[in-house]
Amino acid sequence: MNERVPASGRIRNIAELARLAGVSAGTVSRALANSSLVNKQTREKIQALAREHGFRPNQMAKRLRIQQTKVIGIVVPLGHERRQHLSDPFFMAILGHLADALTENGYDIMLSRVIPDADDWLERIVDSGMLDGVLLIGQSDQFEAIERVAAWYKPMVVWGSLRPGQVHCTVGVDNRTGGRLAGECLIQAGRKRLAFLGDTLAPEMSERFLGLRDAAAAAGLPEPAQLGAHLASDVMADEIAAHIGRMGTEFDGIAAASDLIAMHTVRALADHGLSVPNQVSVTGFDDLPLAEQTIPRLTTISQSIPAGARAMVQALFERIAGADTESVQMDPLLVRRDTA
Amino acid sequence: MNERVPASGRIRNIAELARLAGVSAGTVSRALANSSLVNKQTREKIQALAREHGFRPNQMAKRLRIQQTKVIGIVVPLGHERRQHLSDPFFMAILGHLADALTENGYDIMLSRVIPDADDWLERIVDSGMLDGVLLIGQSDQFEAIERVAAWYKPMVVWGSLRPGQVHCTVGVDNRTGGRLAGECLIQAGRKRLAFLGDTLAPEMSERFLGLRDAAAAAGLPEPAQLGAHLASDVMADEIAAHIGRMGTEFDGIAAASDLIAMHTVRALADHGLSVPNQVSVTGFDDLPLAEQTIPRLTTISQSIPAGARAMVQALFERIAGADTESVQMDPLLVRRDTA
DNA sequence: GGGATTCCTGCAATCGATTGCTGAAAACTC
DNA sequence: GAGTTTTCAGCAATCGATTGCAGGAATCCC
Repeated sequence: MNERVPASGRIRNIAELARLAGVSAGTVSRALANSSLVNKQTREKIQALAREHGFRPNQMAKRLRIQQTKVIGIVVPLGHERRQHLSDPFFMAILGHLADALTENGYDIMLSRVIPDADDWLERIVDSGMLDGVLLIGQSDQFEAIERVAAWYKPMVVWGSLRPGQVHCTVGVDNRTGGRLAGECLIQAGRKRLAFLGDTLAPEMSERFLGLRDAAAAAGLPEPAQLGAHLASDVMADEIAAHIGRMGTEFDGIAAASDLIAMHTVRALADHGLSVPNQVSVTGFDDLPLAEQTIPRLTTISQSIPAGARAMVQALFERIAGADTESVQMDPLLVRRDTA
Repeated sequence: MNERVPASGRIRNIAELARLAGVSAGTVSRALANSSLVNKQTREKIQALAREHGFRPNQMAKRLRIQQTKVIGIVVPLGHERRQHLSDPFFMAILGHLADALTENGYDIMLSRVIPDADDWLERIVDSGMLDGVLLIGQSDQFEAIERVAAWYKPMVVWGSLRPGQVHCTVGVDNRTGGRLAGECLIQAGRKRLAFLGDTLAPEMSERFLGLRDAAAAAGLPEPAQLGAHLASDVMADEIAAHIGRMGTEFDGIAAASDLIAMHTVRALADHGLSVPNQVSVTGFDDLPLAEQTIPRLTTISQSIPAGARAMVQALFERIAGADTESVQMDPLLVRRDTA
């Protein structure tokens, strides 16, 4: 716009820009915030100068002063599952929706994958002063730690199961009902020898198993077996293959703890010459996008991940604003496809 | 430990703890950093006091002072693909490995999903003062913007294609060779009417198509068709189904731009009564974990995501330390499974 | 023209830590 | 016991912004 080049290097802070503009730092700060407290002409001059030099105020300093970070932490506790990592498809699916909702509201996202070795892992995150709020994906086996922190730290919402009397705010599906739906579906398909495939250390998972047991009991069937399978995908495939190899045709109805486990199960069964759903029925849990894309397509319990993510973010915002929110328990839905 | 309860509420900062301990703020800071500059007894007393009150120093203030954030930004530019979101499985797969490598080195991760509406989107991220470095996943159609920033901002590494003479440091696979491998595989399977399925706006993708063309030309086949398909999973399925419906048996060899597209393609073909690989051969690209779990399992081009993630993180650390790093181009590998 | 408003701008405190410098007290040397 | 060295705590500056308050200049009103 004008030809005198100030020749200086990059502008590092508001004070340098102020010197260049011949005003005080305070005025620059206000000008960049487009405050009507500063004269329109000076304001525009300063803004132009900032643009010209590619200057942007330091967010760290701003946030320290403002006492608001506009950052939400998304945390996956991996207490019972040290080898799982962020590539878990359920986590990824919900993360996508959370990210959409948060970025639309001007928040940034800080990601932590935590292996709770120290017992104050959650305190450490929450107390770091870097976060306006925390979203926890899954309770893992850290129920106590979560309760402890929730007692004094409000802006936190957890994806997981609702237990009577708990302090922390959860959003999730009624896992027990979900497990029951899966069981009923298997039973309707004429299956009588049921098994649950997946670890039950996390409350969500154990409730799914309980639901399956409810269904079996209601139908007068023997108690379903519970077969452990880690969620870490690198060992999971082998574990499942081993289970299937060992059990042969001992079970004819398998309720998997997740879609991923179900996918591996179907594949392992196929490798053993067992056809799904002709000889064995399988149900998943989650209804991930990929459940519809496998061949055969998975029959599964839908968690409505987009709705869940929206509910989490909304509850979190209300809590940041100081409100107290109730937990949300959504209804699971049986999606009948090809595997049961 | 002792029964006099100081009764005060939460300790908010180092100064309050200092008053409580009867020392100065500087001493507290040093004590909590376990500096040998403070007497062992005072040090331990202060640490005990901090533990007792659950005090943890504010990271924002620390980072402002230290001028180091220990935060790496992971950014997905979605220039050509407004509806894609973070749940893209390739992104998720690499994110998992990046997160592992970064957290092991004491870095936190800030996630941004950016739709480049303003043309200074990358400047804004890089200049925010919140990040020690940036990892970009995919070049999208933002090659120019990336080059512009790379000219002055060193600590940035990009997943994508290497173009001759480019400034920014990329890590990626040789996409053209990858495309050629896919083509050769289809041709070896006796396919003669080839098509590429996927958008070619991003350089990675267009090079894959060029590789396929190379293979066709070398075999004396006509130029393969290029069929657009968005990467956003919600519209992708429909688009692919429409393509398959329209083209019928016009093509017998399909090189998909990604595993996800390949999965949808196989399913759409099955819906139209076309058997893979008997009537049509299909190849994927990426070799995601799920490529091995589908039925039939995907024949695909492996990108070695874990190795790629490690290379990105290593290059980034070197750049943060001030070194200049070369781009890394890994060799793609054909993984023959069941679809071609 | 005098008094009351309005409009801007600058000063300086503040957010919460870290760290170089200074110097008092303790420990050591001879 | 005087002089030297070591140990350790405090002071105050600093990182880079934001913002309440004060007050000078300009405008308005009668």
